[in-house]
Amino acid sequence: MPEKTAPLAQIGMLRHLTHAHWTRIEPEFSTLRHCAAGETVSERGQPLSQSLLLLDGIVGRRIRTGRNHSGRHHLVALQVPGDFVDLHAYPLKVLDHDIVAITDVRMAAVSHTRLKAVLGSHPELSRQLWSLTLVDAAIHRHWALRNGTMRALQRVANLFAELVTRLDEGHGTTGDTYLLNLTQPHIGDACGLSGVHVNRVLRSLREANCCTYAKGRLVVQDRAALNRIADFDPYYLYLPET
Amino acid sequence: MPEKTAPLAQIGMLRHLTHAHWTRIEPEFSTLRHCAAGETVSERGQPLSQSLLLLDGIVGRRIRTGRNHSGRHHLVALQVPGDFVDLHAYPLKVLDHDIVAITDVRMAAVSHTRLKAVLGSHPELSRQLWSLTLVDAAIHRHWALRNGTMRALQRVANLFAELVTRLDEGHGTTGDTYLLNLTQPHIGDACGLSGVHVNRVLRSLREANCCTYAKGRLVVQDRAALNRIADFDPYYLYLPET
DNA sequence: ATCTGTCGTTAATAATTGTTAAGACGAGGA
DNA sequence: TCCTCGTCTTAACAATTATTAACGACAGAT
Repeated sequence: MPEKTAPLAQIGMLRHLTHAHWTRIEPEFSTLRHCAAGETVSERGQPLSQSLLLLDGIVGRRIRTGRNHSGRHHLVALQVPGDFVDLHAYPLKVLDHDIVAITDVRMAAVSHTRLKAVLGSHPELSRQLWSLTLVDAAIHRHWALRNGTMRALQRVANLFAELVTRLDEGHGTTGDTYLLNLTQPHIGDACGLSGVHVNRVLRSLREANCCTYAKGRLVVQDRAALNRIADFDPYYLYLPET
Repeated sequence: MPEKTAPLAQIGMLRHLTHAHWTRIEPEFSTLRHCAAGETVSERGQPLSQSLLLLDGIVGRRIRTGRNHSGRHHLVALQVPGDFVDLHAYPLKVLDHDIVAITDVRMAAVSHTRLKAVLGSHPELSRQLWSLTLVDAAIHRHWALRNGTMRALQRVANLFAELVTRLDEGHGTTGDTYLLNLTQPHIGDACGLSGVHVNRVLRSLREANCCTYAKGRLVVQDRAALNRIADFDPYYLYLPET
């Protein structure tokens, strides 16, 4: 028998769900899962029987390229608290990418069996969960856009702008310090840059008094400047109107 | 009363639907829509009350960047016959990007009202449609990967490899000539390259006897070479097992 | 305590790609 | 017919970014 978790808060993108629907699905999350930074949460091709909701920390979607996937890593998405990390495994049964913990993370799990039982009689809840994955898709499109159209400085600034916006949305506050725990090579993997060039870009952002990234921690000194350098428009995030 | 269309074939990604579910939803497509190459099918922010299924031709998802969106265009996705172009508008109500016809296209429409009625009593069909949008999301992730990790030659080759695979999947055959109707700047918009550099890349592919792109038409001379140059692994397309 | 590996930093160099400009070509209109 | 427009093509040049290398700092392992 799985242990019962404490009630979960309706944070971040979960606010796309109406409160009534949230209270309907929240009790179905019956187990907690912890992963330490660097651990693999799930692997490409592995059949999944449950989906995970991220409560705390950051996870990344990673794809390995090259012959027999032995080459470089690349980060194609980052998830923040309130995101489902695995929800697409419910309809698709299997994922085409790895999921790795960037920071230490805490997640809540719901089995696909129970999900199916609930969704079968709640089409509107189905539609709301579907929406969550569609917002992820919109974010993926933006990552393609970022890597396709922006120069290095703007790319990194834009990634930071997106992440702080999404992290703020999770907490419901606006902060100025964020623990991302990404190494400079990680940022390069996400933005399509070499680690060396990420280092140059971070120095530029620091010298522009825009933001400082050190030891996995992002400190935003001038958010307006960050958004300007990033040409950041959060429309694609489909943030719930407050 | 909308005109009734002729029965639609279950092509391309629609084969993710079981035949039983397809026959359930197929009659709901009650109107046809045609667009000429270059026309805008729907615009960012415009509320949509129906979704479109692509029957013939190619459409692109386009995002404008820069202050007040007056800058460059970028293509973040291309859809081929058998794809829904608009299905995410059903849960999301509104799109964050424009949809433009690349070639002349023919589409079938289903109203969200009827979709809601059908899906409300068919949770398994809901899940299958959800899957279709999740495959699109996987393709988006691959586009981010392509623009982030690959050099120009590989990027264009990879885009071509993806498109011919998806177009073949639509027709159920393997061909060697494909009408894409993309200009060289279009390809640049999709791959994050300048039009001039696309021209250089196309010459390389031609001189390698790999494939020839001219007048909007792609002729694949050596598919193995194309897939090799592209480092192409179609796993992410979640092709239905045949 | 020492070794080992990863990360961060910087510089020098090389490769890739963007920009600008100009001419060729073809389609379609006056 | 001639003109115009958009696309394709190429060249020359400039800007961006990757690569390699070297070194210091640090953490974990033995």
